[in-house]
Amino acid sequence: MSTTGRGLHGRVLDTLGPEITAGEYPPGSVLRTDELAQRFDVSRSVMREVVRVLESMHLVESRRRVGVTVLPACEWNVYDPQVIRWRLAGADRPRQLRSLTVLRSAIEPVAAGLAARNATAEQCAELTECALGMVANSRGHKLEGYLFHDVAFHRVILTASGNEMFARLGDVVAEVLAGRTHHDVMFEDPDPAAVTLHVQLAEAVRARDAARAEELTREITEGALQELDILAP
Amino acid sequence: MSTTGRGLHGRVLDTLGPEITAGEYPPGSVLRTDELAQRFDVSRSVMREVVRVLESMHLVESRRRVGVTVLPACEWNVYDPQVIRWRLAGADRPRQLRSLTVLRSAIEPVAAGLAARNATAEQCAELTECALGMVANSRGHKLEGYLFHDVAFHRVILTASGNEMFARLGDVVAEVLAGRTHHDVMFEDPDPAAVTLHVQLAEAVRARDAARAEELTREITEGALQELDILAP
DNA sequence: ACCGATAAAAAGTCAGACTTATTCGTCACA
DNA sequence: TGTGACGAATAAGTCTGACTTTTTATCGGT
Repeated sequence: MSTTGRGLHGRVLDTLGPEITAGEYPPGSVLRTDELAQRFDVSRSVMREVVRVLESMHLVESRRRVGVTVLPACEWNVYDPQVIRWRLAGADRPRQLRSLTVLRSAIEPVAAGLAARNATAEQCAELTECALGMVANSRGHKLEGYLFHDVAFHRVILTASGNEMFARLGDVVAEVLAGRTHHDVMFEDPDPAAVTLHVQLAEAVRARDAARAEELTREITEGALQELDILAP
Repeated sequence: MSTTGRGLHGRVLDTLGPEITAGEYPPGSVLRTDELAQRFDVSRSVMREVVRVLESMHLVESRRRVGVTVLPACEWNVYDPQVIRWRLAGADRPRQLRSLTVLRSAIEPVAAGLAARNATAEQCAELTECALGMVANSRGHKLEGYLFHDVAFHRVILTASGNEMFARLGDVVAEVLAGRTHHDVMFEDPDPAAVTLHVQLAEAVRARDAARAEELTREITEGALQELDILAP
């Protein structure tokens, strides 16, 4: 699921970007555009465009007479979906997953509260549909089906909140949930308690009970955090 | 305080970027690299680099034989500091400010709770220092001094949380606070209650009282939200 | 009305020449 | 010996023009 896709530019970016986020070049390292162009066997024009994009992500800084300097991780645009994907694919995946799960635990309860106030009838319907889909796939090792509905559920919540900043975290949540299912251990069926919470949350939103929606989501994200603690204590 | 700064590339970006985020080109509009290059009187190389950066922000999409298509706002990387700055400088500043304040209300309480657990002794000291600075500037129309310490205070909280996703929101919070002081109405001195809350928060973090820190921060952000409701009901 | 060949359009890529800013080393001077 | 100014080296920045590739629209044939 690589977004960058076509073009020489994209292919170079998909190699160099992950290398940087993986920390292969320590902060302060200096790269030269010409050398990079040679290494990737592309023209300087293409290489310059790549560097410009990396610069806009604050992964590097380009200065005359000095070269392309790799910036420390604290400078990176860690909310850039591309950067998130690169880091999730790299070595510090666990730390990244942890950061994002904590972020979820802050955002989603508030988003759910807002969703309970703002969700349209259609969104409420989607929500219950997703919850039912989760129930239907909660037993018998149908993990993929479960994941699909789980992702859709949280996307609807975030969108229905009516806050664009929340809505745009849908992809991040999708990555985190997918990561849990695919990479990390999850041999057995999902926790029945979590499934129930989702069903109740759908009900709470439909009933316009903001406080309850918020509390239920807090329990869901709390579960996600505990899951991480069990995996890496 | 424009970050992009030097170079033809940066100047073009600082013109075209805000135009797009301001909605001057409706979603689906098609721009042509050559025409843009003519308009800004730069070479195609420079223009291509600008387009590439805009593309990495998901503001536009470049396709062969079609041109550079402006994407709908729901696709934009709204967490990109550059995009945030452009939007805050544009027409839908109020909506943006509202979104960001809601975001704060979700993030900061959790961050404060974590800060109470993780803050170093040094960070605790900085916190009280900032709080004292706020007190000292809370009367007599010393708004700039107050803002300075307010921004520093919230930065320390976010950093001390130990979560990089939270820490990187420091700039966003700074923009929001600065916006409130500079653009929006704030003739009088800041609310004394808010000042007190900050002092208490510094104490709570030093005392490692996570629950109290979280609750106090919730009151602070709640106040920020109410302020917005008063300004634009 | 449908389908395939063809032509046009715009981005993508490349190569090379030239410009400009920055840094570093050197040399003269205090 | 230290310091500051000057100059050379360097790597990014910019421009130009030619060529390639992909996609779309048009046109002609069935």
